[in-house]
Amino acid sequence: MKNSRQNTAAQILESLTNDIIQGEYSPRQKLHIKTLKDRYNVGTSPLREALSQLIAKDLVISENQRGFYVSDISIEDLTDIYQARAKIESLCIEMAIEKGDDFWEANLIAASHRLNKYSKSDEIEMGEGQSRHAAFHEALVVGCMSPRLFQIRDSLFEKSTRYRNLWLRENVTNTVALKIYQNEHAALLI
Amino acid sequence: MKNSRQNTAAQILESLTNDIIQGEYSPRQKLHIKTLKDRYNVGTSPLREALSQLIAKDLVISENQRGFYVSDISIEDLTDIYQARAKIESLCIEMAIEKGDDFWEANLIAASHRLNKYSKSDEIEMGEGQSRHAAFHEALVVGCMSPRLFQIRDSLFEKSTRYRNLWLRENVTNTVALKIYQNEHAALLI
DNA sequence: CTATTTTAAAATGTCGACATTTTGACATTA
DNA sequence: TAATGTCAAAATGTCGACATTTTAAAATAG
Repeated sequence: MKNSRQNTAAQILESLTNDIIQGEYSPRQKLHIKTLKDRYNVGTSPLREALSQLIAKDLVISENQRGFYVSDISIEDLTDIYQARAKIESLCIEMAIEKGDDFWEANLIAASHRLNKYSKSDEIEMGEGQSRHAAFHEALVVGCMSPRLFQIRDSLFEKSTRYRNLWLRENVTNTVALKIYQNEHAALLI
Repeated sequence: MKNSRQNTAAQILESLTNDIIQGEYSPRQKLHIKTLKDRYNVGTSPLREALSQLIAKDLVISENQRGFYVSDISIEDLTDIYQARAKIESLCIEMAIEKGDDFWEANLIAASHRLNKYSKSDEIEMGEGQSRHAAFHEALVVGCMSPRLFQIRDSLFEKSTRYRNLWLRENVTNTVALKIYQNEHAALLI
C-alpha cells in the first residue's frame, strides 16, 4: 500500500505541526525547502502545501523569495495567548452550564470521578494526572455546544502547548548544560 | 514589473478568498484545478498552495484524490458563527473597557462622532452607514489589546460575511427570477 | 430491464527541471 | 578601515509532464 487514505501533504502537515508544537524547531528558525525535503522524504509540492497551511495557522511565516521561517515568540504573545485561552475557556464553561445537555452532564461526572480517583492513588506515572485534568476540562468545555468556539479553544491550546514545550526545552538544555559543566569541573578537580 | 512584492500564491489566495466570501462560488461547489488555473491564469503550485491555506481557514475542504470543494453551509453553522461572534465581540468590549488606553478612548469618541453625524444626514448613499457602524465597532473592540482575540473576531466576521452574501445572492436571484417570471407572465397576457 | 463489469476519459497529486532572486564572499574604491 | 560593487553559489517559486486514481459511459450478463 502507498497511502493509507491520506495524501503526502496531509501527512507532512501532521509531522511538521507536531515538530513545531513539540519545540523541535526553534522560533525564527529558517525552514529550508531542501533540508525539509530530505528530512521528511517528500517532494516540493506537498511540502509547500503543508507549509502553506501552517502559515494560515500562524505557526510559520513566509517572506516572498526568502523562504519559510518558524513563527517567532514573545512575552506579549505568550501572555496574550494564555489570557485569550482563559477567557475563551471560561466563556465555554459559562455556555456549557447554560446549554449543556444530559449526555454532557453524565460525561462530565464520569471525567470528574476519574480525576478524583487519580488524586488519591499516586502509583500511576506522572503525566497521567495532567492528561486526566485535560480530559476533565475538555468534558467540561465541550458542553458549550459550539463547534467554532471549541475549535478556537483547540487552536489556542495548541499554541500555548508550543510555548510550554519551548520553555521546557530551554530548561532541560540548561539543566543538561549545567550537568556537563559540573562534570567538567569535577574532572578538573581530580 | 512582474511581482509587486507578492508572490503568485498570495495573490491568488486573496482573489479566491474574496470570491468565496462574496459568494461567487456556491457551497459544496467543486473547484476544478484546471478551471481555476484558466480563470486566474496561474500554474498548479501556487494555486494548490492558496487552496491549502483556504483549507486551514475552513473555507475549502479537500478529499484525497477527489479534489477541492467550497465549504458547505448549514443553519447550525450559521447560528454557531453568529453566536460565537457575539460572544467574542462582547468579550472584547468587556476587556476594552477594562484595558483600553487613552488613545483607544480618543479614537472611539471620534468614531462615535462620525457615526452620530451620519445618522442625522440621510443624503449619503446606503452602505456608508453600515461601513461607519462597522468602523465604530472596530474602534470599540480594538481596545481589548489582544491581537489573538481580534484575529479570532476577524475570522468569524469573515465567515459571517460569507453567509450574509450568500443569503443576499439567494434573495437577489430570487427577486430577479420573480421579475422574469412576472415579465413572462405579463407578456403572455398581452 | 436492472445490475455488474469493462473501458476510456478526465482529474488529481507528485515529481523534477528551470528561470529568477537572494545571499555571502571577494575585490575595488574612497 | 569602511563602504560599495561584482559575481558565483545557493535557494526560492513556478511550470509542465507523468503516473495513479476517480468518474462516467458503454458493454455484458443475469
